[in-house]
Amino acid sequence: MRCCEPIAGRDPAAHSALAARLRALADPTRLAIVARLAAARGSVCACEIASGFAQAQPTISHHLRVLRQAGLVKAIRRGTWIHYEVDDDALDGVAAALAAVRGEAAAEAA
Amino acid sequence: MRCCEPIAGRDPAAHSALAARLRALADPTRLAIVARLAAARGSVCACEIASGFAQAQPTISHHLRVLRQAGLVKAIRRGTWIHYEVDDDALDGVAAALAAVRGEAAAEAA
DNA sequence: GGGGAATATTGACACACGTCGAAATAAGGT
DNA sequence: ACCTTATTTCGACGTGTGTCAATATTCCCC
Repeated sequence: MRCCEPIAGRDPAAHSALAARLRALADPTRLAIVARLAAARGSVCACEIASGFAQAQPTISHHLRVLRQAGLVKAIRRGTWIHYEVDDDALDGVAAALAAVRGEAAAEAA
Repeated sequence: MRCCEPIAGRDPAAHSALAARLRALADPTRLAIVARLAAARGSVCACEIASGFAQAQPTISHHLRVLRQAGLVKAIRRGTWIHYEVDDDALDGVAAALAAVRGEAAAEAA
């Protein structure tokens, strides 16, 4: 007696790539950083980001690097200060990929 | 000399809640499980999920529990078998919350 | 080019996470 | 009642992650 029909495999590489970007966002501090950068509508210097959180400056710097390596934020050197801003396309890409996972059935049905 | 204007704090609780759900999704295996469940357009028994992955069956059970505790999937007991299905509303909620983080600036500007 | 400020890197620590094998629980069939 | 099957829970191990203090790097200004 079978419980249900087998399901064909999907795209494992896409899942790993999306998981990597989700992992970068799956931290309250990093999420707050992204929200602040998005709310700023432009670049924000690292000093301002660091001073807005309880964590130590190296910790914020670490989070910024994680976000940068995930391609979610961009760093712009402006003299002594380094300004950060969100990569809108990357953030939209995450949301779109998430919607794609949820809607893979519809894509297959077509 | 100031590098930029200070930014008012946002909602830290919302960030923690969203981060928790993102953490549940930020794993290739769990993402693939969600994709399979979404593609199935209905409930899939745990045996079918487990047999579709390289990981051991208890490992898949663990991932299913993480997804269940995050409210992303629902379990339905059907005799000997336990069927799982995605909680579409929860998944949409994650995407919406992500869009909200990205669009917090717009909400503030209004 | 030397001093000072902003930011990044390093090293270390505790803790969480993914993974597995083994054992326990739950449900059905004979 | 027993045995079989499906699923979860438990215990353990290695690895990854968030955090900090200390140090290094980079840049401006004098």
